[in-house]
Amino acid sequence: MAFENDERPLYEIKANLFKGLAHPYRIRVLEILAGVSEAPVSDMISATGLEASHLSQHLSVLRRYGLVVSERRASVVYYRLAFPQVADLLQVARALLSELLQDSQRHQSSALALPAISSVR
Amino acid sequence: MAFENDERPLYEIKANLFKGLAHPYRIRVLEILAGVSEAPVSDMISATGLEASHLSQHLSVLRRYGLVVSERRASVVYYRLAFPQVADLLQVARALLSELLQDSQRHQSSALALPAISSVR
DNA sequence: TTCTGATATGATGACTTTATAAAGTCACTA
DNA sequence: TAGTGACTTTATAAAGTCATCATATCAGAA
Repeated sequence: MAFENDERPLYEIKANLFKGLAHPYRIRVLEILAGVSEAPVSDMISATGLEASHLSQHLSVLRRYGLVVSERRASVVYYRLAFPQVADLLQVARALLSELLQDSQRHQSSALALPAISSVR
Repeated sequence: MAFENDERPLYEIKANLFKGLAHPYRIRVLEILAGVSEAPVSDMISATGLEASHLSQHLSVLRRYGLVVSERRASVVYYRLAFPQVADLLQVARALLSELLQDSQRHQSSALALPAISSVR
């Protein structure tokens, strides 16, 4: 009753998907891409304010997890969401968050949904 | 055009939500809880095969991020999802994953959705 | 070919998360 | 009140993630 061998790796894969989403800049990038058909890296640099190499690393994480795809046309690289469902996921997360936040206000335990009071900058 | 001060912390909060989901055991726990109204820790220990203290740490992460709530009745502690939307999120993730996996099979780039080939145990 | 702009990759230090073991708390019973 | 079962917290080493800087690649201009 404890292990279903077939199921176990799936938890890992699922957790990895969320790992891909577990950084503010990556969320930012995905939300930018959710609103357009595609975007060149240069646009994302100016939209996020990130240094090119830093952004590039996050983009490579997103590529590795299969959340975005890129295409080079001339010297410009364009990115877009690999699947429209990625946008769905962000939207469901948004809905959940607004619940979470409302709830935390109601209960004035305003630290909810934050990583632990001490680690919020 | 680069920063919207009001929006920025939201990316952080959203990323934190995904961080809470970014571990196989926590996904496992949430899926267990998604299927019942509540579950005692002892059930989750046997369902996951985890050592009590290890499970407890993951439960505390989930509590900290506001994804689950616990209640002690006599000497048993019961957990349940803090919001039904948590189950929605998992379900959307599942749908996205099945797309991702199908797609990666079609393109025989079977490493998709995995953390980077080298870090898969 | 060499230069340049646009990205990507690699290396490194700072920091955070995870897994394991040991100690602690809480509620109940003998 | 001592003991026990059910958890939780603390401590710590190992592994992983992030930000920064230097270097590399790629495509078009000179």
